[in-house]
Amino acid sequence: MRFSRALLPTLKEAPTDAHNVSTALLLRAGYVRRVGAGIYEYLPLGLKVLRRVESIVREEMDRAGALEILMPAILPKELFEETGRWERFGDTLFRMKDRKGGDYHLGPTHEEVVTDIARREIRSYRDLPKNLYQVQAKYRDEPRARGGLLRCREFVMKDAYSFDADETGARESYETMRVAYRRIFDRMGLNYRMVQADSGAMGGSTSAEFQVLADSGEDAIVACTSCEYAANVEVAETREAARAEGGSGKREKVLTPKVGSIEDVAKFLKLPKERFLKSIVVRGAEGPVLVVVRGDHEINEIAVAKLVGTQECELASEDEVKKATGAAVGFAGPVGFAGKILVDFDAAAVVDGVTGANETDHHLVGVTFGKDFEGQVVRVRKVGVGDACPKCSGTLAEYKGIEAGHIFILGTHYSAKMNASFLDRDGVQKTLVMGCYGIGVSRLVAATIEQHNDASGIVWPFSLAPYHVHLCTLGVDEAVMQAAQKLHDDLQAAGIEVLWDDRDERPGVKFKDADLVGCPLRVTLGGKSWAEGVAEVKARTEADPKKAEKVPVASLLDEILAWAKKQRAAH
RNA sequence: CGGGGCGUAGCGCAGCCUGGUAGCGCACCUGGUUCGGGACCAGGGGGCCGGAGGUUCGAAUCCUCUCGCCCCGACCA
Repeated sequence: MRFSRALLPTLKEAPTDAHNVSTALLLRAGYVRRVGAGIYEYLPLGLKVLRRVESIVREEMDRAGALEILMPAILPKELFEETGRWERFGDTLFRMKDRKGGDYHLGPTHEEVVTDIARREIRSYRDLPKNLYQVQAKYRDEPRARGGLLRCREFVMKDAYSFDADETGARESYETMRVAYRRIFDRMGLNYRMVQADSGAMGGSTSAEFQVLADSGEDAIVACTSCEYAANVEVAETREAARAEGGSGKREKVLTPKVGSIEDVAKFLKLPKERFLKSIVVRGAEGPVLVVVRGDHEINEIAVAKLVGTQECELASEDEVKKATGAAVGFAGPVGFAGKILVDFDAAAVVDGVTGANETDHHLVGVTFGKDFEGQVVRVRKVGVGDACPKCSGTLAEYKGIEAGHIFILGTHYSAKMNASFLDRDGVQKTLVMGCYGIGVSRLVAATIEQHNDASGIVWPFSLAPYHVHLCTLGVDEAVMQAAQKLHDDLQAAGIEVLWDDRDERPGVKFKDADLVGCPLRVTLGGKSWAEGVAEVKARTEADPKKAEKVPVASLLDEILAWAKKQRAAH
């Protein structure tokens, strides 16, 4: 492609509303343009990258035996009504009416639609298993679409749905997808982690997120530095601590006037925070629950919500605390607490701890689990950097991630509600067991840039680059132009895509644009080196502008082909 | 939805407080000089100042309403 004929409007300055690296670079380098909040146009280069992601995804889904279909984006409300999501999705659903007043919406995800296909078309165990997928625009009226392409109201997603005869089959389908996803993310050259995740309110049992590591990510994850273990902090585990034994000291009540917070009490009593039993009253489905963690730990709200049977973890109000403990906020403790008590493993390991006395301005010292109080010992604290890996002897580190894929087993959550069943070998009617597997295709375009960029622009991995080679000709010398044309044609014929900057621009302009656009290899033809019979070749990953390699024009084609072959092999 | 901010040329901004014929830089067009990391000179085109209503002789500027966008928070199968 000749630059002079392309639609490649690069900008020196990015629009001010681009607040993350990927959006700013996509706008500056002429890949996308914003149309509305969370709504973008893909210009030619943007579309090319999107297609690269799509085709890797398609190849691996097909390889894994999945079947591509295309479902409608406009859906009548009846399907979502069957599962209650017409209501449950609330304002996130883009709703509309047709001319007759009928209710419709744009599809935010397609479990109902695909389950509808399955219940009509799958009747026998002989039809199983099946995995159906599509690559399609999804619509969600996010309360706040932020982060440019990372979080859009219209976005491209690959969603796949597996149907199996039983749980064992579903597990196999899930495994197949796990392997396919690994291949997909590996091929895209991304630094990512497959992490254990909260399977959400939609009734999943097993699930894993594919998190692209980037400091700008919204998700916090922990990963072991020496083994494969990785988890979203929402569900992260750490090794269980040994239970406390005995406790030497006697339990004693001490006066701690007006010092409710751990920080203050620790200072007041001159004891380390690790000796404290932080006690927090939360609203449970069946009344107040006391959550006890070690003084230097934070409670994990998602874990707590699950354990106390509520949607969200809600702290008790001052009045509720008073009622439950008989003391002001800051003086709650497990000793003598009447309701349910959840004790974190590490809190249960504290010997002779300090905790609220359930009496305003008083704390208890010498408190030990088992001796002074009981409770359900579980993991209810946030796990973070430096904690012990639950799977090996290593320690955990923290990362920020961008969720780019999520796979999980759904079970019969949708199929049961929608009556999607089949006849098994014995003629017995059974409910289909489902799994679902998403990849944020358009999000991946942005996520890749979040991870692969430098001060000058985008640094595409070979497999996702819009063009493999960015050919810059300097000057308008006829011999140079002819050599460039030939190189362009030969490379294209060999399957290497070339963006040829044939504009009558100064070298600086061309180099700046080449860096911004981010193609993996830059080849410079013409100018000073032309007289020496050489071209200059520089990988985009090489930051030093002086470090271009001189290659004789005669062997240029072979050199580039060899480079491309090596790149292909790596992805 | 709560709090804050911004809408002026394709992009980045000034002008608004204190009303009086709309400006700068980049980009774009013409000509010339340049030519290895976003050149220079000269000339030029491009705006219903987000929209509606009001005040006024006169509104980008003041008032009211409205729409859009951004940030923080809530939210995110």
